[in-house]
Amino acid sequence: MGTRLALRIQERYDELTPSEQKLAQFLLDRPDEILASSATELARYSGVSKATAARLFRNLGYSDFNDVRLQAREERNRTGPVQQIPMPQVTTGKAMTVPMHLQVESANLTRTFEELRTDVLNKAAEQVANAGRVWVAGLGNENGIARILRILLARVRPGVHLISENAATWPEEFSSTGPNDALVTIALRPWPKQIPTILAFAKTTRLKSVVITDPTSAGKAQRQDAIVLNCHVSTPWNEITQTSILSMSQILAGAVAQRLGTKANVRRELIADIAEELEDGAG
Amino acid sequence: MGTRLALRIQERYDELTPSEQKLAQFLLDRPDEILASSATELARYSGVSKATAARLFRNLGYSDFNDVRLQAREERNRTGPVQQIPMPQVTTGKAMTVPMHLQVESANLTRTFEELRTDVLNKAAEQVANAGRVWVAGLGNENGIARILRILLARVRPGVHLISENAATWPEEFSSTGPNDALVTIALRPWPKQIPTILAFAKTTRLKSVVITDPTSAGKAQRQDAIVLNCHVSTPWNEITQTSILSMSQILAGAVAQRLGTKANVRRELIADIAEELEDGAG
DNA sequence: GGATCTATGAAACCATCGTTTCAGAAATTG
DNA sequence: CAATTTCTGAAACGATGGTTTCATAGATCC
Repeated sequence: MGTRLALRIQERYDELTPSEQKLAQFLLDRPDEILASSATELARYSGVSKATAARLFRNLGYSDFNDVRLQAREERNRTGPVQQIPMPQVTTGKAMTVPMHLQVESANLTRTFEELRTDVLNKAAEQVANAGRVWVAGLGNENGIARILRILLARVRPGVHLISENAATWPEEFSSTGPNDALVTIALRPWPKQIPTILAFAKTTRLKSVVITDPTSAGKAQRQDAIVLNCHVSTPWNEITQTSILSMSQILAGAVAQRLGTKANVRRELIADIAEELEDGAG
Repeated sequence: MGTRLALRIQERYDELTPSEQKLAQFLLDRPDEILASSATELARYSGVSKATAARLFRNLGYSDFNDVRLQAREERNRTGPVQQIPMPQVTTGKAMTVPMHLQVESANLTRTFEELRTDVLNKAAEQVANAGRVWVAGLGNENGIARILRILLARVRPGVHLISENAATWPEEFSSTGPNDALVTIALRPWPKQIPTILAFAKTTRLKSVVITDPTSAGKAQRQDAIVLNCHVSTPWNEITQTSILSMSQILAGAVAQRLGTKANVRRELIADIAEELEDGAG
């Protein structure tokens, strides 16, 4: 797909004067040169005068050269039609390379966020933002991410707690929850057996429930009346990647912050100050 | 691999004044912007004056801004037009959208792994694989990721320990380390004050040191004889993203596993079995 | 072949960019 | 708290870039 400048040139190419065509030709050949070079240089490269360059851009309908450059820059920044990144083949025993890793991660991120609906994210953010307290659950391998999510959320609102890994203490922890609270659960395949217990509890006590999970478990979560944030996590070697999970955690925290507006910012600055003090004290 | 400008910035980053760092930061985040924008614009984008911009380039050893731009252009021509995913503009007050989040994450991942050299990764993996014991350090906000990294590494080899956040207990912890051990540190900006202490210790006791960090701190780590795994972490709102850090942790763990070959696989299965048993017991 | 029209670059002109200077702000030191 | 140093942006200034004007060369039309 060509740039808008290229299209305009092609439309009007025969109406242009010979010198203008020389310059136009050059621009078609090296479209990226517009971003990097001045009009004077473009003119020199194609062997015409600065005046001709100025006239060309005007003739193509731009007000001036700056106009051209701005449009080119804008077009570069536009993401364009998102290119679907294919997940690499499952070639067993094949060594993992850096480019392959990148491709896998990109593919998972792209799939995850291209299918994430804004309204679902907002719904989840709203429940976390408005809850009295927020409980974060993540067992086993997901415990690390759960801790990070707790920190991310605690940065933008108070009252965020981690549910311990030890099932024995749950009754105690749950006893202080109420229907005004929210529960955010991170659970990937293989879906730990304790998760349904937690979700069932949340359902009966009318806790608002948000589950960050992978496609193979999304259905189970949905059935527990949870808001599901679905993350693609697969890799060609049979591990799973937590990258998209973390990224989802971050966008969730961001959405909560956005929803809380000033309050979140105040809290963030407060925490930054405290962190600074701790730094100074320890250093 | 980074541009020459980026390298110069990393070398001298801590010598720069705060405003200069702001601009330098911006240039590291959006290296291609140098080609497309004027120095005035670069200054405006990063919220400093034109004067500061002029000073920065001089301090970095260039004769003037034109010098910078010429070098950047030359480098672009040498490496060819890299398919760079552009980092979205800093539009203050603009709401964060899902596509934007995706773009930011993709841009960071792409930059991170396109400039990650296989030999550097392998060198790091080798040290972690061959070490007697492995110590993982991550303070403050990075503590969460450090825990995850510990788990990832512990899955493929024994003897992986987390260094506690409490500086008071370090002497005790360090006392059991030896020159055959490896230290993996995760530290992002703002570079916590305790990190240099840890790295200096590692250097004197001949610990093999691997540091996962961001471009603004890479220079500091390098100076401590550490192997540096550089991660791009910036976002248009002024937070940082940990996604690329996690992804780097995963590829490192993967590389270690690859290097250990069968041993790692055996251990992984062993752990999977144990996990299953725990599941059953608890469920 | 003269009159008219078009195309073109040189040069004048204006706008913007980049550097330097300078005075005040901020941090550091004694 | 004063002295000093460092940092910083506003403004002055010179350089470069971009546009417009204009004289001239070539093409076209009677």
